[in-house]
Amino acid sequence: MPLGSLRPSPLVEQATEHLREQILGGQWPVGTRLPGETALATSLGVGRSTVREAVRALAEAGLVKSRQGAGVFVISTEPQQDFGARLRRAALAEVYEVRAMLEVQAARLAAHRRTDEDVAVMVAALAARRLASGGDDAAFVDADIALHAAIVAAARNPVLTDLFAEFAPVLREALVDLVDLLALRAADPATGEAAHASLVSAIASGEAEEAAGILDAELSATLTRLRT
Amino acid sequence: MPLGSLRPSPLVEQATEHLREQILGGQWPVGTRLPGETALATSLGVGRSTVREAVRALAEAGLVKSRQGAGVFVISTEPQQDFGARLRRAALAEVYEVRAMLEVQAARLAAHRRTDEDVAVMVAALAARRLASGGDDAAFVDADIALHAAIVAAARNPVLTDLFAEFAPVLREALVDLVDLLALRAADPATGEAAHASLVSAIASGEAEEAAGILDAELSATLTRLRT
DNA sequence: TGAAACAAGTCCTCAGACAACCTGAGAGGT
DNA sequence: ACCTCTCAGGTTGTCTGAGGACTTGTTTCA
Repeated sequence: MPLGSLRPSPLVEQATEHLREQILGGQWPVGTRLPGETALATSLGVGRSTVREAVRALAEAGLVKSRQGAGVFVISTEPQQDFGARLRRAALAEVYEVRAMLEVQAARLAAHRRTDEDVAVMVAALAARRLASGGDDAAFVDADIALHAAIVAAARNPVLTDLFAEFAPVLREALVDLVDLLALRAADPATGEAAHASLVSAIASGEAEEAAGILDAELSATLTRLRT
Repeated sequence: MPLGSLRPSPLVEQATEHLREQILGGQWPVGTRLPGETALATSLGVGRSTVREAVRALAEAGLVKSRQGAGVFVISTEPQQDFGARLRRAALAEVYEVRAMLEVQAARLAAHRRTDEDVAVMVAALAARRLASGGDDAAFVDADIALHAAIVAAARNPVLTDLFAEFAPVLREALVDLVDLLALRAADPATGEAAHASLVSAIASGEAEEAAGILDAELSATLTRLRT
């Protein structure tokens, strides 16, 4: 698993998260008036417009409400936005990292729990992926994600399956744009297929660590490419 | 199309709703690049910072995503369904299993990425947990979850932190009822504390595998109790 | 043909200015 | 003593101009 700090993010997002933590953490109870924009700006070391955008994001999230002339007030200390929405605006590398940790463990479980039907679905998805490798990017990405979804489903945990379903659309959209850049196909089409094939067969034959290892290597490689 | 010359509501909100209607109405399909800030500003008859705040609100809502240098893109044209609600309906053992796989990996990452501040927070949470072990069940569960949340936060991946936050309330509610049944305290109060303490110290000193192992053992034990 | 350099367009951030508005304190009248 | 009015200070709302950082497509050159 490649490491390294994960975030040279825009200042507005840093400011937003900083303020969000203060509110969610309970440092500023409901009804509290936040420090003024200028005060926050100097305190955070950013400009006033940056603070304004951060406050605007928190207002949209339903955490604060600003009243002209009066100030900005905390109106809720609990997150209420959908997780999927937050996923969509997160950095791809962060999403991918979590996806990888989920899926590697899922493969390990799948090796123990997969039914014959699961195996059949995976094999079919594998064939579809091979077929789609000649098609356009979108079709290939769809087929790839379908295979991975089948693997996750074989872990036989509905929560896990649901969770992966939250990730899928975000991954799909991002990967369609990146499939060439990441050399998921062009570089060495055979390895990708070979890796996926041996992954499926490892799961089918119950070799948990083998499956986890293959998938970890595959996903980690893409993740490092994603970070460059 | 200049916005109202009168000002019934702040201009930013008017602009936000105007753009939101365009997106939800389907005029701008997923993938569309919005006009530039200056173009939108003149088209809406407002200033650039007003447009920026409106876009920031839509980004927080998960409808658009801005990429520096490239533009602002539509990433969703529909409001999302709630993953948290599905979590609440799922079986506890399934939720707990996914939680375990996430957190074990999180501990591994945390050992590499934790800052000094993270360590301080974890140590404080550890002390709070020890203190709460004498209190009532709810307080103890809260303290325990707070410690685990601190560990996840130390992995420095916002997606992961958000995801754990989705799990936290579900876990809390269930564990409060089960804390005695599961013998999380009564059976052997010392081991739980010792395990958590050594977990934190392993993360603090960067021993990733050690940390992952401790946490895996701890969570797996509870999970097996949960299944009986 | 392929890679490197360039240029235009875009978002990101800051600083300053002014307007619109709210709040609390004080003056003045009842 | 109480109420009302006025006003000063502080706050958010908005606009503008400037420069930096990044992406993308084109052009140039080997």
